[in-house]
Amino acid sequence: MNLPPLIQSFVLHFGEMGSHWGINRTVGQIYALLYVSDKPLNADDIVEAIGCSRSNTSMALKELQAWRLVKLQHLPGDRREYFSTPEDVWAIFKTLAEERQKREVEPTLTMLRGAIMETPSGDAERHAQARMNEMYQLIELVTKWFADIRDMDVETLQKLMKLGSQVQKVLQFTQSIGRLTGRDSGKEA
Amino acid sequence: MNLPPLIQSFVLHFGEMGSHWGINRTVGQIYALLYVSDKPLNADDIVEAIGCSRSNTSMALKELQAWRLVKLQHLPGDRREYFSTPEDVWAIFKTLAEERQKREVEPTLTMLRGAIMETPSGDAERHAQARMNEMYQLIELVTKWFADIRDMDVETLQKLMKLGSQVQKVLQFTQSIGRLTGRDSGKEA
DNA sequence: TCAAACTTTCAGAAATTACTGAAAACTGGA
DNA sequence: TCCAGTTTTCAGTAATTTCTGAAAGTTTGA
Repeated sequence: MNLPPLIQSFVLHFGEMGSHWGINRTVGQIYALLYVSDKPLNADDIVEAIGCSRSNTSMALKELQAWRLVKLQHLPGDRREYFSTPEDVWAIFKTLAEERQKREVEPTLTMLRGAIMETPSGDAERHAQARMNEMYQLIELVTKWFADIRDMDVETLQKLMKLGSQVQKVLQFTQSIGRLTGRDSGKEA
Repeated sequence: MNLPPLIQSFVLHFGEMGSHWGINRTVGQIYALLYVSDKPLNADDIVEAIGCSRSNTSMALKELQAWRLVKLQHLPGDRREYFSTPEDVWAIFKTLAEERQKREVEPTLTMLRGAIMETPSGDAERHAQARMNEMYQLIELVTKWFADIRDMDVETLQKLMKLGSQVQKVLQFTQSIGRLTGRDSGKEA
């Protein structure tokens, strides 16, 4: 690896983090490198910077593309492929959330639905189904909500987050207004 | 493995999911088993149900305890240790969020702070620092917000989530009220 | 203090995952 | 069409992680 220490520690950290996240080290490192780079990089730039093999780089880039985390572009008069990350950190965050939703949450919900549908034979299975249903409800609520806020514009989202738990007060306030004017402030009860 | 199909598919699914999450298969399986079980289980019950070795079970339970995801208890007149998961799925969710925060987010923030403090030598490093700073700001905002909502009571949290993106309207509404009465509705601009 | 009932540790085996180099497969001009 | 430049595939190897059995450790009650 041949990088300024500042960038190297960032790249190495993301490599390590990858392991804790089921992402292989090289993929993490390459993503980190592209994230901080001030220009798009080609595969050989990456090999040079990270110190891994050309084929490993190719695999890792394919993985990152499958996650929609890197953009592929061509530079005029250069046949090589150049890679970069989106500028907007919020967009990156949203992409990550969407992909994890698709790859991990959806299959889990499908499995849970299947299990909840089965006819239980005995108390143990009845209890298990009830537990699975609790989990199902929680995941569905949280992911619907995530999808909702994911589609907000960044401005509103930041405003909401900065408001933090004070949003409670706003809600209570609005609900009393709702009661006064006879309108319901939420989708459901 | 010796379990009703209903429960077995749940247990196996969590084993697989574990891999995508940097958690080993046995740990995932044992957690799933305890989650759906209608009574606390001891290590031998788990060995019997999952079909792994006694020592592996011991390791996995230690890991789950470190994550505060299982409770250890003793049954009267029985020297063995019995394990169970908390009843409340929201509590589980919160624990998970807290532990990931502590293990993954905190170290990342520390690394970023360190890198941002360094004196850059050249444009590339200056750019890298700017990018790291963007990431730092995002992570800090999101995690502060998470900490905030984590501490809400479940009732309020569910209300908020069901409201979804409609919270925007509430915010806009409240902000115009704020303007009219000359008060600011948020912590910051 | 001993023994029985459990739990934990740990070194090595097994399984899985990551990585490499060489070869194959593209791709866009000449 | 061919060729030079480039990317991808893949079989084998290396590294890492997981799992096991045996042994050591712990705890409780007699």
